[in-house]
Amino acid sequence: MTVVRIADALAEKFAVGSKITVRGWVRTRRDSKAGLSFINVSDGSCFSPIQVVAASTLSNYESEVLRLTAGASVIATGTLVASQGKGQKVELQADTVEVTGFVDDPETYPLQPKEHTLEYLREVAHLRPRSNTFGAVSRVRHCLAQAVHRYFHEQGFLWVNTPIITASDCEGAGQMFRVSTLDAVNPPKTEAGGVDFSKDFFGKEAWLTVSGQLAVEAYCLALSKVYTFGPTFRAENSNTARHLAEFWMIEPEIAFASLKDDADLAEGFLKYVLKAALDERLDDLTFFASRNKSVPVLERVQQCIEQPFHRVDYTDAIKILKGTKKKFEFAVEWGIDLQTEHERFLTEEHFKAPVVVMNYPEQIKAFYMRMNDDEKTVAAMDILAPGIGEIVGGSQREERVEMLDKRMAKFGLDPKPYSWYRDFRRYGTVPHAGFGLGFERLVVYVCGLDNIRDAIPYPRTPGNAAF
RNA sequence: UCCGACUUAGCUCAGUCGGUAGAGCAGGCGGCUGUUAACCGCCGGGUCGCUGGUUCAAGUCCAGCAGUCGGAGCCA
Repeated sequence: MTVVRIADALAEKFAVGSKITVRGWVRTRRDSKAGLSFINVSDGSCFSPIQVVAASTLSNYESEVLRLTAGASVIATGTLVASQGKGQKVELQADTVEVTGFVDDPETYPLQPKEHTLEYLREVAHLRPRSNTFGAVSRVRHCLAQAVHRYFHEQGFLWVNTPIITASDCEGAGQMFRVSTLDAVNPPKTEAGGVDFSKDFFGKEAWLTVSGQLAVEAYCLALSKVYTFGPTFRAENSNTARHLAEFWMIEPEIAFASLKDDADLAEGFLKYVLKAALDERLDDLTFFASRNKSVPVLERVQQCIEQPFHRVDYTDAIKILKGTKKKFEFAVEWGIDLQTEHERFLTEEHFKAPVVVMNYPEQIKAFYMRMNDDEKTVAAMDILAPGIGEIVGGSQREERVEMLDKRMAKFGLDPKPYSWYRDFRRYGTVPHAGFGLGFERLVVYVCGLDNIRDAIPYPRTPGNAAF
C-alpha cells in the first residue's frame, strides 16, 4: 500500500486502478441513501481535497464513518478510480477508512464548512491553516521562499545569516526590542542611578535586529553577491494592515554595482519569484482571484512578470503629481517624502503598474545612501506596487569615506560606533548597492490579501502575541 | 499614537419608535439523493463586549473602558 500526497493522487501521478492510501483531515461529509458517503479529505498538499467514497458495507460505516465531521483525521486506503460524479476527475473508492481522531464537540469546532472572515480566523490562528484561505497562503508563501533562495543561488549569491541579536544601536531608524536577562523589576544600578547594563548578558545593551544590511555589507565587500533572508523586528507602535512587529526581510547586497544595477536586480528578482508562484501555485492563485473580486490577482501577477517596470526619477514623479488635477491632502513640493496618497496615485492611477522611483532628495533618506553628483539627491530607489505601496526600498551605498563622514555629521551621528562600517571605505572600497524587501508584503501582493496579518502564521502586532 | 466605524447563538448577520431575542449556516434526530460548502422537515442552542448612568422599562439612549476593523503617521 502506497501512502501518497493528495496533490499527487489528484494530478494522476498514479494510474487509475492503483491501490493507494491518503491521510488527512475531513472537510465535509455527504451521505447518500444509495449506500455510500462522500468524504472530502485534505492533507494540505494542494488546494483541492480528494473525494473519498465510503460504502455502507465498510465494517465501521455505521459506528464511525457516519460520525465524521469537519476536522476529523482519517487514513483512507482504496482504489483510485475515475469519478462517476462531476467536479473531480478521480476519487478514492475506499476499502478502509480508519479514523485517527474525531472532533470533540463538533458544534463548537471553530472551522465550519463555510466562508469565515479573516478577522475571525486570526482568533483561531492555531487552526486556520486548515482553512482554504490559509492553506493556500501557506503554500504560496513556501513557494515564494523557495524561489527566493533558488533565484539567488542560481545568480551566484551567498545566503548570509546576519545576527538576530545585536548590540549595535546604529542599525538605523526604528524602535528596537530590548534583549536582556536583567531583573526587570530590580535591575542593577550604576552610581549615577541608571540601569547598569555592564551586568547584562552581553555586558552591554542589546536588541533584536531591525535590519541585517550594515552587517551584510561586510560580506558583500568580500564575497561580492550576498543576501539575507530572516526575521526582523520593529517595536514601532504601528497599527496598520501593512506592518508587523516581527516579519521576514530579504536584503541582497551587490559589490561593484550602481543604483541601476540595484533596480535591475530587484526587477529581475521580483519577476522570477512571481513567475514561480504562477507556475507552481496556480490552483491557490485561482482561488484567491475568485475570493477577492476587487483585486485582479492573476492579471496583476502576469502583468508584473511580462511588462518592464516603469522607472521614474523622484523629480519627475513630483512633476507628475503636481501636474494632475487630483487634490491631495498633503501638498506636493520637491523635497517632501511621498505620502501614501501620492504613492497610490502613481501606482494605481497614473502608471497602473509597479513603478521604480529613483534618486530621492538627500535630506529624506538614510545617511549611508550615496550622494549624487547634483549634491541634492541620493542614489535611492523604492519600488511601489498597486495596493500595497512600498514593497522594496534600496540604494547605492556611499563608498567614499569623506562623503560618508560628511553625511554622518549632517545626520548628527556619533562616528565611533560606526568605525567598523567606515572601515569598508578605508580598505578597498567599491561601489555597492542593495535593497530590502518585506517578505510578507510580497505574499500580500501575490495572494491579493488585504491585511499583512494573514500573510504570516502567527502575526505579532502591538498588543498581540497570542499563540 | 491620531480620526472614524463596529462588538447580538459555535459562525455570518437582522433586530423598526426604548416594551425582556430572530434568520441562514453549523450541531442532533428523521427523510431523500453518485453527492459536490447537497437538499427537505423537526429539535436543542443567548451574561446582546465590560462597567456605570438615564428610564416604570435598555440589545436599542448617554459616558468610560476593552477588543476588532478601516484610514493616517512610521516603514519593509
